[in-house]
Amino acid sequence: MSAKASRKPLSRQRVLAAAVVLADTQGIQALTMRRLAVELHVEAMSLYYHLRDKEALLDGIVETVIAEIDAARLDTQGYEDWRTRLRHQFLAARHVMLRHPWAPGLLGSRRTIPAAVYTYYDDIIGTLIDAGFSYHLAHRALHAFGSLPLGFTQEIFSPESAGGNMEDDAAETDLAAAAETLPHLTAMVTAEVHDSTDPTLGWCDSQAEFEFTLDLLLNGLEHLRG
Amino acid sequence: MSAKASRKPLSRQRVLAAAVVLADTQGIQALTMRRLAVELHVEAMSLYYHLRDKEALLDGIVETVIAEIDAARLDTQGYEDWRTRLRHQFLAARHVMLRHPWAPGLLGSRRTIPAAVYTYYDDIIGTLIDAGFSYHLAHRALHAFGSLPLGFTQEIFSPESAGGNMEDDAAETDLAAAAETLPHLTAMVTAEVHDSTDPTLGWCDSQAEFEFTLDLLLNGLEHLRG
DNA sequence: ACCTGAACACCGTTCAAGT
DNA sequence: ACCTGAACACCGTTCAAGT
Repeated sequence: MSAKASRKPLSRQRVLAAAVVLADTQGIQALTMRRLAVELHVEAMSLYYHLRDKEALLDGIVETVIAEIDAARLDTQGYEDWRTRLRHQFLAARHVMLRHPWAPGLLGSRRTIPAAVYTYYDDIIGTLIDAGFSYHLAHRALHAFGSLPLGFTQEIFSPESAGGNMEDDAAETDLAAAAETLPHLTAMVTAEVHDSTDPTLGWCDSQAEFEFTLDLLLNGLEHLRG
Repeated sequence: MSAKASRKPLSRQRVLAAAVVLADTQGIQALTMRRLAVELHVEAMSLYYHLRDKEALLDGIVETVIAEIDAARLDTQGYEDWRTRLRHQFLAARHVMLRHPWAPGLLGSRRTIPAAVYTYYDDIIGTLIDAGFSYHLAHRALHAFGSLPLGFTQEIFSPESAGGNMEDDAAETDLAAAAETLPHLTAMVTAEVHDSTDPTLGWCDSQAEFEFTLDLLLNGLEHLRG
């Protein structure tokens, strides 16, 4: 019954779970490879057997949180009205994010977006389309929601991070593959690119989205103003 | 005319300006004390004469950007309608932030907020109050604006960063001093704290703000839906 | 298959010392 | 007053080596 014998073998899942706990309790700046190794009673270099590098670790814990949100989303099926449905989804996401305050900021600074984020947004678009939204208004709505679905913004101010990775070689094959798993999202992108005046700049006109959101809020507030 | 003779003496301003340029061109992760020193043709340790530590450097460049936004704000005086006024202010801020894409994320992760941010928000509140808003609705409006005024959110998901620093010893004297320079902000806080059911938790009920913003957007979109 | 030790390049920072 | 050199603790990471 030595201390050595009590160690379970490491695994990607166990490392990621420990990383999330460490970030939750000590803050994201405390999440270093070496401190994480100490937490797992292992040498720092052992982590590299399960994760390629620290970027992979950060990608992993972001995916973990998104998976939590996705699990919570399943409980919100079965609301018929689009507003109450999205309301419950966003509040569920917020609830998860409150347990991982570092997650929105980390998600916003990541350059690769986990696949689960896309399915999450695909589901939102589906809800809007079913409620009679045009693809264009659904697109605008996504931008207007801003940080509400996942707690981070950033795309409003940095156009290149939103839809700018279309210049990759594999972009078209990605789109073809995405059409099956993300039907609403691909349909929306296709519809919007078709209408776009300058599709080479990506399909998001950030300035226009910004102003749409702005006016939506300003007009809504003007209406509430006594 | 040696290389040594061509060096102007360092100063806090010159260091901060170089830091902003470095962050703009190479990204915020490239902004290290040592690389910044190289850029200024100086040893890394020289920077510590002008700035206490790296935190002070980051605070400094955030303040620099906010000052840029504040300068742009002066051009938007003289719009009478509250909506066009705020519209121009937020668009001017966005314009500045687009030149410093790292700024919103950095601002959101800082724990000390530059004074200029408070005056910026005080001005917004003043605009709303002059337009007939109650302090309560103005407060809600600020939360609803979210990332639009400065490009970052974060307070929506992390309640403690918004108005939680009231437990400091100097909080009351701060408030007294703030009453002169930030009349609208202090009046709003006073009014809201008075109405608050549990003022010990801070004066922001994040859950309520979140739901207000959510419903404002959902109702606005419902109205636009054909 | 899974883990480790030694080593390297890079950080922020202190402190005594130079001009 | 302003800058530097040497040194320290800490970081991510490689690579050859252990079991």
